[in-house]
Amino acid sequence: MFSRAEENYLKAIYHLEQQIQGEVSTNAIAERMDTKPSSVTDMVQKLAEKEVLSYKKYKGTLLTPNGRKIAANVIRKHRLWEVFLVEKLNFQWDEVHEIAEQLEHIQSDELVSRLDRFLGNPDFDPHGDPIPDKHGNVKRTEKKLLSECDKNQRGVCVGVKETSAEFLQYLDKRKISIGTKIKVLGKEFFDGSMIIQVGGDQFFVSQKIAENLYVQTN
Amino acid sequence: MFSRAEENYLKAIYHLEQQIQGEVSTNAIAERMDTKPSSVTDMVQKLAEKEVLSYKKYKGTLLTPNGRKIAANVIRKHRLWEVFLVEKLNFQWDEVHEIAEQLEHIQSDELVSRLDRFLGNPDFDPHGDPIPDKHGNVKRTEKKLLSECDKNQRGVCVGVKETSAEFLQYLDKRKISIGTKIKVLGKEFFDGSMIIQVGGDQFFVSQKIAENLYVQTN
DNA sequence: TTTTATTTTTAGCCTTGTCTAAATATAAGG
DNA sequence: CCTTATATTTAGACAAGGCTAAAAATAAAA
Repeated sequence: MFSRAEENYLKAIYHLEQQIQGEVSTNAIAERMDTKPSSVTDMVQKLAEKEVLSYKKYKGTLLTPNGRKIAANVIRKHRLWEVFLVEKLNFQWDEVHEIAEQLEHIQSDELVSRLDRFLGNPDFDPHGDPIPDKHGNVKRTEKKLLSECDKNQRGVCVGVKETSAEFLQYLDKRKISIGTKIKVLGKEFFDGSMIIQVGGDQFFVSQKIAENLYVQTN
Repeated sequence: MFSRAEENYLKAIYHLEQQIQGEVSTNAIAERMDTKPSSVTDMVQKLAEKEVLSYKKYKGTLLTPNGRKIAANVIRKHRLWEVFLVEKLNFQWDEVHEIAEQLEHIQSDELVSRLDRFLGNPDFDPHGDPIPDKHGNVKRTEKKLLSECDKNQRGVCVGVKETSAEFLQYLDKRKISIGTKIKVLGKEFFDGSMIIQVGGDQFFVSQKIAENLYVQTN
């Protein structure tokens, strides 16, 4: 069993590994966890003992397959709870992180599996991030900003970057939400604006909008 | 803010106060929490400092109104989550305690209030225990066993004592669940069996059944 | 290649919540 | 009322996780 603190370290290292693509430094972990490097050293040594990560003094750490699986499971729970909070309790997308941060540590495989079913086995959380499956595998389909899409490209809305009430309301009005299919009909290089198709409608979006909407292309 | 451990002590003392009806002894707390009396002394002194309970050496403790409110709030969360687990995730009545024991410590008033609404503002948990309101007030309507009811008395099913699958299935078959209204039509003193009315049906229940079903009378 | 700057680790201390063993109150029995 | 039994508290220790300050490695610059 892993303590709350240990789970949080594993999760942080998991995320940093993906960002940095390689060994994760002590300082990087300390910064992300908002603790001191000395505390990180201690914990990382303990986790190396438990064989969930490999650690060489002064060289950084990498999760072992087992450590990666544990981290992915915490993230799975975090994202499933986020879906619950938004879909069932009608929280806004940007209000759920802190609460999910607590809920992700509840220990019960049965609970997770039932929650997953209750939510309809979602693939993405309300921010558009993929939910790892029970084995820790993630559908790794790069999400990108709508503004990075080319003309005629199709994608599925999987999340937002900015989460202001105004922006969410704008999306509501345009009937854009998680899972909405979007096709880029045209792109104006001068101001970065686009014409997109959503369902039967097609309309204009400014660069500001396009830069804050994540889509998953295939 | 109160730590998980502190919340658990407050909850335990709250329950003991109700059972014992008076000052709660150090040993009683230790037994209920499965810790040593010396640990209890330490914690109780700390909680007295925080003015959530009053404590006189060698004399036992009593919650202050503030302490009682905090305890009731933890219990409120526990019972709301139990309702969620049973009603929404289809857990059995007897499978939910451990998980609720974890969920009760999640900190977010907004979450609790939304959960409450999502569940339809329930008054009782799946075991028939009353759910305190947000101010810590409990509808104190003594629940009693069906077997303790007199002839012609009416009551509402609020829970069970035994939670075996067989018993729950029996209740299912007889369409008895939380909220079901029951009227005692007759009582046989020789073997403790009863004839009761449930909805349109009336049928016979053995003493064993009547001794494991809680009803709330008014 | 030295010297300086940065990163990382070590050493020692703190808090929380627990424990054991010993000391002290209170309660019970003769 | 005195003695034994039980309940409770104190004292000292420990593990988890964190911090500070100082030491040691590594990296960067001269």
